[in-house]
Amino acid sequence: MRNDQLKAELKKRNQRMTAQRELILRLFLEAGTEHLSADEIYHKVQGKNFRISKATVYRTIELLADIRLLRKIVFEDGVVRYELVEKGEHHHHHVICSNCGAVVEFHLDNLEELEELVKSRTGYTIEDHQLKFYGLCPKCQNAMKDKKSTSNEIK
Amino acid sequence: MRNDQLKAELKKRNQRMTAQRELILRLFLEAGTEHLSADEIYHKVQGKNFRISKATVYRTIELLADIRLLRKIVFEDGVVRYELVEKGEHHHHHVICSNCGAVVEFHLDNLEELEELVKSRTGYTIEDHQLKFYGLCPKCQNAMKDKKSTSNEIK
DNA sequence: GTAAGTGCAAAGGATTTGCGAATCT
DNA sequence: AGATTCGCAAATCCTTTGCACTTAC
Repeated sequence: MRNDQLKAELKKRNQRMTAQRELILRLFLEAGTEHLSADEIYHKVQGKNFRISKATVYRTIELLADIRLLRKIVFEDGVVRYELVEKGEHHHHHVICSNCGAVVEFHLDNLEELEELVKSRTGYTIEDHQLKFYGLCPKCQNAMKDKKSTSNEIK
Repeated sequence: MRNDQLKAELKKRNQRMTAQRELILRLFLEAGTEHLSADEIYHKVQGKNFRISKATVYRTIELLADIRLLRKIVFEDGVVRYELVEKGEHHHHHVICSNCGAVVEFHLDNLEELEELVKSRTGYTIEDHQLKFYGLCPKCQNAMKDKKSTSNEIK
């Protein structure tokens, strides 16, 4: 299905379906909810006894993002990542641990109405929004607690 | 005031107040609502007949962010920027033009209650959140319209 | 057959790091 | 004086680009 969408869009642009493009799209489909960086894709490919150059990885994810099969996401750690765009799905947002970077998703619908408000207040046409929460995941909360009780070290 | 906060925190850490640190903090105070990258800070300094190396700019903004005088912000263009943290101020969010990158701020308070919800659903302790809207600014909307009416070119 | 896509290696750009010189206390 | 900070240049890391070779259509 996603594959057909890709093929159709490529045809429209006079571009070609290649094994590399198919594989990278598949990796995102398999990754499900994961957010992958170019480097992670590159390494996942190595495991599939198939070689794709880094340049192609970069070119391909850019293509997939252009077609809107992928969405670019940058957390405050500055690493560029991509995730599958779930068509017609409820918007999901990210909860990120500021200590270890663990990411959890959070579903929330009623932000769409906010887009209207933003539109009327700013004059921008709003196409998308991203909401991110930063804090400590349960694991890191415990780790901090332990540290505090066993020593007086700061930092 | 912000200056004193910086001095106090530095003392606590056995670190020193220097002209470089003072100037960079001042630039952020003067910039007001602007979001500045390391490079922008670096160039602003040149205009002040004072020389600060890029390394120091990077080290200083990291320090200021550590102390929580600055907040790191990364828009989807991947450029790392920083903004002043306004203590106790209403949360503001960003509306970003996906064509030209123009950023407008948008004030909104009632998202704090959401943090509670996230906390109970995920187990994370939430310290901060960031909401970003992506769309076309009025200028780019017009530019697109003009383009369409004068030619049939796509893209 | 021919335009589009790929791999490779080089180029770019942003950020970090090592180190001797300068500066604050 | 002694520790911290700075500037500089080199090193890293991530991403993009030029070009000859390969492949999809």
